[in-house]
Formats: sequence, structure tokens, C-alpha cells
Amino acid sequence: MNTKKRILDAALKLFSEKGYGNVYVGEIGEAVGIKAPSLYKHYKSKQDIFNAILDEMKNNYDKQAMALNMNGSDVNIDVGIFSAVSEDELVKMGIGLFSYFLHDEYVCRFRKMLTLEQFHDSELSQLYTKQYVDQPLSYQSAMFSMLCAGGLLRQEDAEVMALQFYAPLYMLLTLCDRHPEREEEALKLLEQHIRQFNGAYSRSLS
Amino acid sequence: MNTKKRILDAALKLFSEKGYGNVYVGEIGEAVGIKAPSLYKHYKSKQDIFNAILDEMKNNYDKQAMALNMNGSDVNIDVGIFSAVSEDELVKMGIGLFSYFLHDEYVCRFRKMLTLEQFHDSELSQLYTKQYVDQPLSYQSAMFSMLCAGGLLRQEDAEVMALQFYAPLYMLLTLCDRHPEREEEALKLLEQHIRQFNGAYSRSLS
DNA sequence: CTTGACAGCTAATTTGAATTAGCCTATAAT
DNA sequence: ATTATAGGCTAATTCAAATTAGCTGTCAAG
Repeated sequence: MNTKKRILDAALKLFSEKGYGNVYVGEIGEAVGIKAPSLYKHYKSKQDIFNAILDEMKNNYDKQAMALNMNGSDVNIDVGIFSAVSEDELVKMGIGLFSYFLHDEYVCRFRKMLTLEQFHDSELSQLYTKQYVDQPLSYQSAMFSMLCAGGLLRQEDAEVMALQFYAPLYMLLTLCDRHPEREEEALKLLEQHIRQFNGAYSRSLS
Repeated sequence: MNTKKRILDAALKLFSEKGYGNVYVGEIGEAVGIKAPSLYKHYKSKQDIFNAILDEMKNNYDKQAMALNMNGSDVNIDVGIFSAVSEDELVKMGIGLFSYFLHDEYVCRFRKMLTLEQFHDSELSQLYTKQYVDQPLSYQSAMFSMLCAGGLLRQEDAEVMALQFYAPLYMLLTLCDRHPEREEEALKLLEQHIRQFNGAYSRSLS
């Protein structure tokens, strides 16, 4: 009875691995355990399946945004002038964000699919940019802004700090999308990055 | 007489915009000014055209690497203990690299094509990673290593510095691939990034 | 001048993938 | 019990795109 949903999952998996154009409806059916024509009892075309994935995604958007923003540590709430944000907490947050992005099946597949379709039309490029660039940057910018205001970090442009904090994470993430076997290496680099970042900006060092 | 070459150019352009699977040989022919069947006088299949692009690319590799590495400023040679690498030089180098990657027609198209085909097989993912991750990081790592040794920058892990310097550039580049209209904004951020990076690591500030 | 090979064309041909038609079964509501 | 609907299947159908066949004109080498 959840065939409709299972089709979406199977299709997302395939689209994220091979790209929309290289996936045949037969494969989707096979992955679900039905024949190709039966798909049409649930969706009126291949394109329709793709659209449904996008729609579903837009629904999950809030959930995603939440997860993205406050992953694990609730930095944004308790970050008054008092509570110290230790280096370890920053590391935990960075690694947590990275691991979530890399291992959450849905998030990961969706990102890969969007990567492959990003130049297809304006809607998709906008979506990609919002999800993986603007939104994270804007959230972290706000966070660093607070940390600076709270006197925990040196007074520097928060947007730039966000870029410097997030871009390495992003790059390592896309690296691991291509080469999962390099995750360990990436994690090590990421942690080093965050500690060095913290060292460079932390008040106590200046 | 250079039809063979013109086919490659047209195909690369199309592949980089729509992805291999969504380009029809008819379009390639049209772009060149001949009919589809005539393409087969030059290449034995569509796949063969794609392979030829890859081959050509591998040839140009040295050229690319050079351009990538010493773009404009010849930092790597004159960076003895004496010659100061001013912040402005670093900015010039970063912006130069960025602009080259973004505006050189061949480089740009090739990157976009690889972006769209990166999960297709291992060869392509390796190529992407080498070109846009490992190679730049390794070069810049060497550079920062020298700058640290020369006492121009604080003694920190050069690999991490390279990551921190290059990843924002990379992320802004992929952003502009999707949204050319945001180049100005990206350039501004990039320059801020580099100055702030320099501020954070420069010896004189510590 | 004539021959052969190069590079183009039009008109098939092949192939393969999406979609439609039409049939069958189970099950749930009337 | 009957019937309608949901969801599956096999067997067409359609359609588009890659590739092949086979013809033609040009031009350089002999």
C-alpha cells in the first residue's frame, strides 16, 4: 500500500546515482519489485515521479532546515554572553553537521541528485544553492555574529567567518560523495580545520 | 578541415550544459553545421566523442596544471625568505585563480561537464577530484608551507591552511557556475575572505 | 583526365525506452 | 453476493534517437 512512497525512494536512489536521464523506468520498477507499466498506476510519467520527489523534498524542507541549523548542539539558543562555546563544542557541531549530511540517506541522495541536475533548469539550481550554500551560510553567519558580539571571538566579518567555517566542510562533503572511502581522512582534516579556525579567531589568542 | 576539433568543442559545450545523456547527436551536428550522420565520418559513436574530449583534456593537463599553479603571480619561485608576499599579492592570486577557473571557456565547460558526470564511473570521479580538490590543495599546501617556513605566516598546519584558503574559492566558484549573475557578490566575498585569512595568519598580527 | 579518399547528404534501419491497452485478481464497500 | 476499485501483468504501440547504407561532389595525386 505504500508502493507510491516506495517508488519515490527507489527512484531517488537511482536518480542520485546515475542522473535522471540515465535511469529507465524499468529499473525503477525492478527496484520496487513491480513491472514498469505498473508504475503508471501511481504516477502518470517518469517526469511526474521526479516532480513528486521534488515536492516531497519541499515538504521536508522545514525538517531539514531544523536539522541543519541546530544539529545536536543547541548553540543558537544558549549562546548568551555567558555560556562559553568551547572549541570542542564547535568541533562537535561541525563534525555532526558533516556526518549528518554525509550519512542521512535521504539528505545524501537528494544532494547527489541535485548535484547531477543542477544545471537543468533554474528551479533546480536555486534549490541547490539555497540548500547547500545560502541557507547554511546565513545560519552560521548569524551564529558567528552572536559569538563575536558575545565577545567570544574576535570582531571580524561574520559572513566571511561563516564562509571560512563552512566552505571546507562543504568541499570535504562533496569529496566524500565521490569517494566514500576517504571519509576518515576528511574527518581528520575537518577537525583540524575547525580547531585551527577556532585558534585563529578565538579571543584568548589575540 | 578542423571539423573534428569543432565537433569536440560543440559537444563539450552541450555536454557541460545538459549532461551527456540529454544531448542528441543531431544537436552536436547542428552546432557544428553538419547533419548528424556526417559526425560518423569523424567519430565512430557518441561515446567516442565523449572519450575524445576526455583524451584531449588529459593532454591539456600539463597546461592546466601550470595555469592553475602559477596563475599570474609567480609566487612559488620568488618566495624565498626575503620577498614579502603581501596581502594584496595573495588577493591578486586568489582572484586570478578564481577568474581563470570561472571565465576560461574550456576550463569552465570541462568542469561543468565533469560535475554532471562525476558519479558515472570511477575514472570520472577520480579526474574531478584530482583536478579540483587534490591538485589545488597539494599545490597551495606547498606554498603555505614555504610561507610559514619563511616566517611570513604563523606556523600552522599548511594542509589545513590550504583547505581554508581554497575551499571558499571552490565553493564560490561552483556557486557562480550555477548563478553567473552572482559573480560580483562572490568576488567581493572572496576578497574579504582572503584579507581576513591573511589577517588571521599573518605574523605581524600575532 | 581520372581515380580514390574525404566529407558531406538523404533515406533507411535498428534499437531501446516510455507509454498505452486491455486483461486479471483481490478486496473492501454496498 | 455483487460490484467497483486498486494495483498488478503481458502484450502492443509509439517515438525518438543512434547508427548504417549508399549516393554525390570536390580535390589532390598520379
